[in-house]
Amino acid sequence: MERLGNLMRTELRKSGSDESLQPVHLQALVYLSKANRYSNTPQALADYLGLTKGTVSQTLLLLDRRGLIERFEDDIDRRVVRLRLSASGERLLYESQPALAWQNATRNISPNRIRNAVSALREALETLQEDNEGTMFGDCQSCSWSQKLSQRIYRCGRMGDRLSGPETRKICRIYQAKVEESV
Amino acid sequence: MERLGNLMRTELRKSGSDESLQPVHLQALVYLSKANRYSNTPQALADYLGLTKGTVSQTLLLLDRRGLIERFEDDIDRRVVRLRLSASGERLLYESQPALAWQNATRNISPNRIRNAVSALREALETLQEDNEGTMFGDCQSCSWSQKLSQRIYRCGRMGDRLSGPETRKICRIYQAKVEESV
DNA sequence: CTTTTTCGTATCGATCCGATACTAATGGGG
DNA sequence: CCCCATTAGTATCGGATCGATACGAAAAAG
Repeated sequence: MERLGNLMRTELRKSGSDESLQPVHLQALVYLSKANRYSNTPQALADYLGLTKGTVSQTLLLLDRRGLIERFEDDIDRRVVRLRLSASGERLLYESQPALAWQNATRNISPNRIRNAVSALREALETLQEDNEGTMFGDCQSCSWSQKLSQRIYRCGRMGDRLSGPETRKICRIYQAKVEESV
Repeated sequence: MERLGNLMRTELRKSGSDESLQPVHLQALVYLSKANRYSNTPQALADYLGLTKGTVSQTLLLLDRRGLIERFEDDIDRRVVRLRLSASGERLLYESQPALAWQNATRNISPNRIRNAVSALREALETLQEDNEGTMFGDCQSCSWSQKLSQRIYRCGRMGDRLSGPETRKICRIYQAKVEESV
């Protein structure tokens, strides 16, 4: 596992160096490309990366100067800043394709084994997040707040919003694992 | 997977901050604690971490000043420097126990599922290392150079040395995956 | 005995990162 | 309504990582 972590970071460093970006910048872009409406803020990104908000603020400043992200105020709470990838940010991510290396790496493994491994890792991730008593991250699929309204429409019981199908597959910071009782 | 990588790094950062060490320092210590006789050099560590040798050289300088590692010349090739953990380095590693978090995270998963997941990940890791055309790392167990001489004694066909049982489970930089033909 | 290659170190500049202090907005008491 | 606490984000400073480059020394090649 440690070796995998190193390789992932090496990979990030390499693909980032083409654009003279640091690993953390690419990580931020990847996160923003997958964060849902509750999770596209500087604070959420800081929790996700395990960095302080001050540090992340500078990272975002740089990404903004580069034109890779856009920032705009929230309508309701005017303290929070909403983030999203700009067109060029999406293009950059698409061209560097961090996920591609993984697809290649697993090309010789049967889909069934991959599914099993992924589910085991997901469990480990859940336990690890609990132990770290930090913010939990996950998607609606295994979140106890998620409610299915119809074939395609879901609802977050915590926030009260209706969510489209694609949005239920994004990363959320108010994720709460099923199974366990919700506090 | 990306989330796991982040959490690992966050974990490293946290346990390192107690001793005011950076994540990369702990990674270096962990590596050195598991590197075999062919792999305990600055260059090997640089390949492992995906950093340049100059960068690693400074990291080692710091660890040396802290008394966490020991450096000494190689007897045969007097250019290379051999590295090993000092007593206090081992103690530090033992106390921070980076592996402990993983053991806890997998406590609720059946050993069988873990075995399957590990083997799938190992395959992915192998393919990933091949794609990256960098140095391969692995242990004798699945290395094509390894020869079993007796119940407990192994031999590296590449270097011609006899290796003890424990040493065959360490990380080696001249690893060559089985299955595929050796070039 | 040259020339080249390889292992490691030294120095410099860019930049990440945490700590601290700060502003602004929200929310909760009384 | 006012004061205080909390939260989101920014600004600034110093320490330290990291890559690039240059360098020295030993080994290998020719």
